[in-house]
Parts: sequence; C-alpha cells; structure tokens
Amino acid sequence: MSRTRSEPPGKGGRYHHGDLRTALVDAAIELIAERGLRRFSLAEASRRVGVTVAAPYRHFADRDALLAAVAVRALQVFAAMLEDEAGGARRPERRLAAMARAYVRFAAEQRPLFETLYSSGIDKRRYPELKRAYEPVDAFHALVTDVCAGDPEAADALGGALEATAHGHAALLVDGEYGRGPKAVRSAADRAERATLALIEGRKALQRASSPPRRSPARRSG
Amino acid sequence: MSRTRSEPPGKGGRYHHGDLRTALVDAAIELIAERGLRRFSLAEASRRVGVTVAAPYRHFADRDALLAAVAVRALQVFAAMLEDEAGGARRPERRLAAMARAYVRFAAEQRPLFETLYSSGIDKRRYPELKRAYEPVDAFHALVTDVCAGDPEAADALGGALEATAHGHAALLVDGEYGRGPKAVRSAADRAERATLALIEGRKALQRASSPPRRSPARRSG
DNA sequence: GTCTATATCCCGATAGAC
DNA sequence: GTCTATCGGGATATAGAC
Repeated sequence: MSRTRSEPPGKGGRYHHGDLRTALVDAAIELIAERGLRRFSLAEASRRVGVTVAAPYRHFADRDALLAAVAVRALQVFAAMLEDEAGGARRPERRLAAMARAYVRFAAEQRPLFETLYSSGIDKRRYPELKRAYEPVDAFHALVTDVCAGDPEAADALGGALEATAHGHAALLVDGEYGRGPKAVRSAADRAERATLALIEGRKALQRASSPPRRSPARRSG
Repeated sequence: MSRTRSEPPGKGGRYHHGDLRTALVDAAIELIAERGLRRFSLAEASRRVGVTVAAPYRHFADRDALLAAVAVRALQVFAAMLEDEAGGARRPERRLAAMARAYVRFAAEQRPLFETLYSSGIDKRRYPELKRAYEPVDAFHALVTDVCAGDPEAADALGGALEATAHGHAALLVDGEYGRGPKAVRSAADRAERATLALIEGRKALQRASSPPRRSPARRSG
C-alpha cells in the first residue's frame, strides 16, 4: 500500500531495491501488527519485501536495530498525534488532558508501534537516533512548566505524575485490562484525561512529604 | 538454592526429576533475570535443570505455558509484597499509598516476574490458572471501596486511576525512564505514593465530565 | 507417566561471490 | 547491495526406553 517495490525478484532474479531500509521498517510494522512483537522475524520481513534474509544486514546491524528504527517511527507518529489532539485546546490544562487522551489513543490505534516502543526489550541507550527522536515529546514538558509557572520542582513532580498516569492507562489498555473493543479505548482515554485534570488540580499534594525522609530523623509532622 | 534436584544426569544417565515442573519455573525465572525475557529459551532452561529439550513438554504445552506458570508465581509474590508493605498502615488512604510503593518495588526487585506478567506477550485469557491468581490482588479494590464508602462509581473511577498510576510508575521505571540505580527506585516509589495520595484527595475531580459526551449534543458548560 | 533420542523446520548471523 | 552458502541454536513433534 504505502511501500515502493520495484519488481519482485522472481526466482533467482537479481534486483536492487529502491529503499530497502524503509521497506523493511514498513514490513516490520505490518508483521508486528499481524503476529505480535514476539513472533516477528527478520527473515519473514525480508521475504515480504522480496529480498533474501541476508540483505537486511546491509542496513541494520541486527534484528534489534530494525526494531529501533521502528521505535523511531513510533515516536514520530506519537508526536504527530500529540500535537494533533492537543491543538484544539487553548488552556495548558486542557492541552495536557488532550495529550493524555492522545497517549491512550496512540497505544490503541498504533499498537505495534506502542509495543515496539515499550515492550520490545531493545536497549534504548544503544541507539542515539532513538534518543533524538524523543525531543518532539518535550512540548509536553513545556506545557507542564507553563502550568507550574516559576516552580521547577513542582513542574518535575507534576510532569512525572502525568506521564506515568497516561502511560499506565495506555499500558493496561493494551494489556487487555479494560477489555478489548473501541468502548474500552474510549473508557481508558476518558479515565486518563480525568486523572490528568485531577492531578493538575491537586498538584500541591504531589510535593508534600508522604513518607519519612531516608536520612535525617526529621521532626516534621508525619 | 531453592531447587530440589536429586542428582545430575551426567552423560547418558537416566533419572527422574523430583519436580520438573517447579524446577523449570525456577530456572526460567533465573534465566529471564540473567538474559531478559526476549532471550529466554525453553531449551536453555531444560539444559540448566538437566533434562533434554523434549522433557518440558510433559508439563507445559509450549514455551508460553511455562511463561504463564511464571506469571502465576509472579502474582503470588506480588500479592505477598502488597500485603507486607500495606500491613503497617492503618488508614485506608495510607494503605493504598503503601500499595503503590509496593507496586513499584515489585517491579524493581522482581523485574523478571514483573516483565513476565506485563511484557511477555502471553495471552492471559488462555490460562485460567492465571485468571485465578489475580484474586489476591482484590484486597486493593476492597480498600478503594472503603475509601469511597457507599459510592461504587466513585470507587471504580478512583480504583482505575490508582492502578494505572502505580502501573505507569512501575513500567516507566523498569523501562529506564527514571534511570537505573536504587535512587531511581526510591524516587519512583515516592512519586507513585504521592500521586496516589493526591488522587485520593482529589478524587471528586475524577468523576467530573471532562469532555463532551459521545452521543447527545449535551448543553452543559464546557 | 516421565524422560531420552532424534529429526524437521525456522531463525539470526557471517563470509564470500557477483 | 544483494545473493548463495553455511553454521549454530531454538521450538516442536514423535518414537521408544524404563
């Protein structure tokens, strides 16, 4: 559909692929969608684009490197969805709530991408391109800073809570915790949005000491 | 350490394992801890226990079935940690906060179990024993109901938010989002606990309509 | 009923020819 | 850049020893 394939190699035919790298990423996403991350194989992806199993190694060091490329794609799509969904809202609180919805929707509508990003077991530290791809998501942190105007510690606390909450809803949804159909998706998105608004509203509580500090005997009430 | 092994089979030696099923589960957990979920193999587990690769199939239908057994073990450990950590607190709010800490600690200290439970890709619907193993965790829901005395809808909303938030912190921690060392674990546990308390405190906001309803034109403000 | 032995097929990865 | 050939390993299935 979206792949550019010049001509299938037939049997014993020799041919150069237009953009094997991209084609492999596309095929990988298709395959992961069909069979799940665990049953995805480099060999099958190669077959699907019409090259031998050795060909991918000119473009990717190994199977993980291909998955890392899929993860980069995932982050691009994710960033686009975030921007798209949050674009309609004016106040930062609403924008953050919309982002939480987008987070959940991304997980549901782009499940192979979401899974590759968070459950593929690739070591993200090993792929600098992947690190770079995270930057567009920083719009989120800018909004949080905005909401917590002038208090970086508050922004840190709130940002962490919002991220974790959105991620939790998305992950549990994909895990099947809320059921499967589109109803489950809407429900999870609603819950994520409300939890986001609730956390923003009650953000002061995020910075209160909630357990005794680790070192000093600390004489505060608690 | 905790495994009962009668006598290594040596070469060509023939022997019956005391409890191959349990031994395989133990070996699987060890292996997942050492190599990660993705590189875990039934063959290597078999080798480690001292049986041939075909032996496990007397006890498990396939690789996934063994992972499901690991998941059951995971839920037992998880339930024990929840109970243990929440035992010290009296008020239900504190108990729930302690549970959030336990959730994060479980993910960090029992990473192979946590990963098997949430990232192994096994279809939980296919393993009734796994469904049954979830029951001990229901102490959590009882507490939430307690906090929201008399309002089942509120309990549902709050319970979902708390679960997602705890899970989100745990998942992002395991994912490396907060760094790696023990400092990251404490930090994540603190954040999860505070978010829990904040959500309990601001739970009314979880039930407010936060986006226009799906069907009717709805003339309410917003 | 539990395990061994064995065989098939698929996958990941590498080396060298074109 | 891609193919051919090849190696090692893992998932399964089956037959047979005890």
